[in-house]
Amino acid sequence: MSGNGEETLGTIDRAATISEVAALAGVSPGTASKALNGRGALRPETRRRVQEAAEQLGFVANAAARSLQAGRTYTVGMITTDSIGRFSIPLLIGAEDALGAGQVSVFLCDARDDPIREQYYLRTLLGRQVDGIIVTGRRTQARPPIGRSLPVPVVYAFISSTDPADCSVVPDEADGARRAIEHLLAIGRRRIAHVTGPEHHHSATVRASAAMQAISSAGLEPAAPVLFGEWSEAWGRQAAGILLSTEAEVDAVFCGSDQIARGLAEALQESGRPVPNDIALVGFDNWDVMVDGCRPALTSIDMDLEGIGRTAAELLLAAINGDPAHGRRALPGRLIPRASTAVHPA
Amino acid sequence: MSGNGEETLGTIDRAATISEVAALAGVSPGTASKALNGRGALRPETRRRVQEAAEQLGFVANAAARSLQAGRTYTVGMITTDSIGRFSIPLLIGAEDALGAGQVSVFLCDARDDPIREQYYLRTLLGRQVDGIIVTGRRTQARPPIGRSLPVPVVYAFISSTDPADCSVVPDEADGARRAIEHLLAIGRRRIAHVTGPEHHHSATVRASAAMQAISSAGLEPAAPVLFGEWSEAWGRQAAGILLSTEAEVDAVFCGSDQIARGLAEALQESGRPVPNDIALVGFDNWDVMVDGCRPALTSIDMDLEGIGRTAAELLLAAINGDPAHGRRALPGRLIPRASTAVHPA
DNA sequence: ATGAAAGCGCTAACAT
DNA sequence: ATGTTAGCGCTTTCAT
Repeated sequence: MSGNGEETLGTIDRAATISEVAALAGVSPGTASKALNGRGALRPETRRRVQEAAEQLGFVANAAARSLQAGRTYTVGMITTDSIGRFSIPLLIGAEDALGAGQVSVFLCDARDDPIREQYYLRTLLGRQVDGIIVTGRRTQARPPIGRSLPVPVVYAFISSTDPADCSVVPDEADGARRAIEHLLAIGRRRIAHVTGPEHHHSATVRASAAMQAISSAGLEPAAPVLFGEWSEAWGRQAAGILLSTEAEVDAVFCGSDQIARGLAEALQESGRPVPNDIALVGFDNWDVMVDGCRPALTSIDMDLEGIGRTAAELLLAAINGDPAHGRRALPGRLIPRASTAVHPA
Repeated sequence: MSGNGEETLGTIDRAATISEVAALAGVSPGTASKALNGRGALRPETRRRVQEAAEQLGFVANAAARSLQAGRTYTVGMITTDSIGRFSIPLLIGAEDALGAGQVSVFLCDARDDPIREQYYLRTLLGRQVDGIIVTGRRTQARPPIGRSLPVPVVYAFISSTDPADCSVVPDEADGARRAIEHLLAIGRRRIAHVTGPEHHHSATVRASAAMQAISSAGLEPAAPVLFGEWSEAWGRQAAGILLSTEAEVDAVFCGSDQIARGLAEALQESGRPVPNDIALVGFDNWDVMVDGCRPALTSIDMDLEGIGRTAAELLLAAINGDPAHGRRALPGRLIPRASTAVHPA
C-alpha cells in the first residue's frame, strides 16, 4: 500500500492558508484578507504584494471557514425525488446555469423515490447549511412538502408542492396541449384523436382534458375517445391499429409523448396512411432522439425544462436574498413544427 | 417585498447550535458533542437528555464548523467536462451510490466543454475543500490532466487522463466489440459488416479495429470495409442502403451505436431483408429507448456505466483514505441478447 | 494604512 | 462523568 507518508505523485498535501499568504507578503492576516477581497483602505503596493503571494502559493480561501463566519455557504441542494433521468438533466442544467453565474454550487441528491432517502438527504443538506433547496422529480403531480418549518427556502421545479404557500415552477401542460390542437386546426385538420399515457398519470389526464377542451372550443368533436395506455412506442403502434380499425376518419393525432407519436408514425406508414398528408402527428416533450429519429421528423411540444430549472433557481436565489415567492408558476411551452405537420393549410 | 423581518411562512430563521442543545439539556457544549457523537464516557441518562434536547430543537450539526476543525469535508466534486447528458447520468448514479453510502455528498459541476469553466470549477471545488474530485465526460478519449499537483486525489471516469500516473476508470470498448463479433459468430454468421460513427471519434476507431481483429482471428474476412459516418439513425438507414447495394452478402451487422443499429433495422426490413433471419444486428450502448423501440428488439453491448461510476467513486474514497490507485482500469461490458440476434446457431 | 483580537460552531485534549 | 479551553481559517471590528 502506498499513502504511508511518501510523496504522492504530483500531489501537495495541504492548501495554503491566508496566514501563510500574509506571512509571505509580510503583512497581517487581516490585511491579507482585505487585500484579497478588495475591502478596506490599502496601499496599492501592499495589495499587489499580497495578491502575488497568494498566486505564488496557489491560495484559495477555505469556504468552510468563510461560511462559518458569514452564515452563508453559497451552496444549494438539489433533490430529485425519483431518479436522475431524462427530465432532470435539462432542469439541472438550467438551475446550474442560473446558480453557477451567482457563484453558487450545487449539491446533487438522488432520492430514488424513497422517502427515507429523501429525508436523509434533507438532513444532510441542512447539516451542510445549504442556503436553499430545489426539489425536482419526474412527475408534474403535486407532492406533499418535503419538510415543515425548514430554516431555508425551498423551490419545487417541474413537480409542485401541495402546499399553496410553497413556491413551485411547473410546465403549463394544458397550454402545451392547446398549442398542439391549435396547430393541427391551423393546418386544416378537423378529425383529431388523442393518444397518451396511463390514465392514472397526472400529465396524461391534464394534457388530455386540455386537448379535448381545445377541440370543443373550436366547435368540433374529437375523432375518437382519448386512448390511454403507456408511455411507449409499442403503445403508439398498438393505438394506431385501434384508430385505423374504427370507422373514425382521423386526419390528425396529438400524442401525449414523442415516443407514442413515433410508434404511431411507424405503424401508420406501414398501413399505408402517410404522415402528414393523410394523418398529421404532434408529439410532446420535444425529445431530440425521438423527434429526429421519427420519420417524418416529429412536430412536438417543448416544455422548456431548462427554463423551468433556471426560473426555479432564480426564485430560490431571490428567496435566499430575503424576497421569497409563493405559489405555482406555470411556464408556457413552445410548439416546434417539423415535417409531421408540414402541409399547406386547407 | 417581504423578507423584511416578518415571520416568513413556516420558516424558522436559524438552525440550532450545539450550545443551545447543551443549554437545554443542562450540560456543557463539550459534553453535548460527546453525547451526540457517541464519544467519551457519559451517563446513559445524560446522553439521553442531550439527544432529546437535540431532537426537540431539530439540531443538525453545522458541517462547515465540523470540517473546519476536522480538515475533511466529506464532500467530493464531480466535473463533467462536456455537458451533463445521457452518458453522465448512469455514471453519476453509480458514483452517487458509492459515495452516498459513505456519507459523502457530491458537488456537481458542468464544464460544458469550456476549459475556462473547467478551471473555474476546479478552483471552486478546491476552495470548498472537497476531499476529492471525479472527472467525467462523454468521450472515452484520453484528455490532459485537469490540474497538476492538486491537493486532493482525482479519478477520471469514462474518460481517461493522458498522464499514466493518474487514475482512470474506463469501459473496455475493444472487449465489447469482441463480444459482439463472437456472439454473431456463435449464431453462425460469417459475413459480418461494421457500421459506426465518425472516423475521428475515438470510440468509433477503437470499436472498429477490435471488431475487425475479432473477425480475422476467426479466420474470416469482414463482409465490407468499415463504414464510418455519424452517430445517428439517419446514418444507419443510409448505411443499410450502401450495404445492400454492394454485392457483399452480408448476414450480420455490428453497429457502433444503438441508434445506428436502429436505423439499419428499419431500412433493412423495408428493403425486404428481415432481421434477424436474413441479417442479424448488434448495437452498442444498450440504451433502453433504442433497444426496446427497435423492431426487433436490439441485442446490444452494455458498458456498465453505473459500474464505472461506482468503481471510480470507490477508488476515490480509497485515495482519500490514503491508498491511491494509479493507471487505467478498463471495465468489461456485457452483451445483452435480444430478438435482433435470436436465431438458432448453424 | 495596517495590526490585533474576537468570534463563527464544533470537537479534542486536558482538567477537574 | 462532566466542564473548560483552545483552535480549525477566515473576516471584521476596533485600535493604532
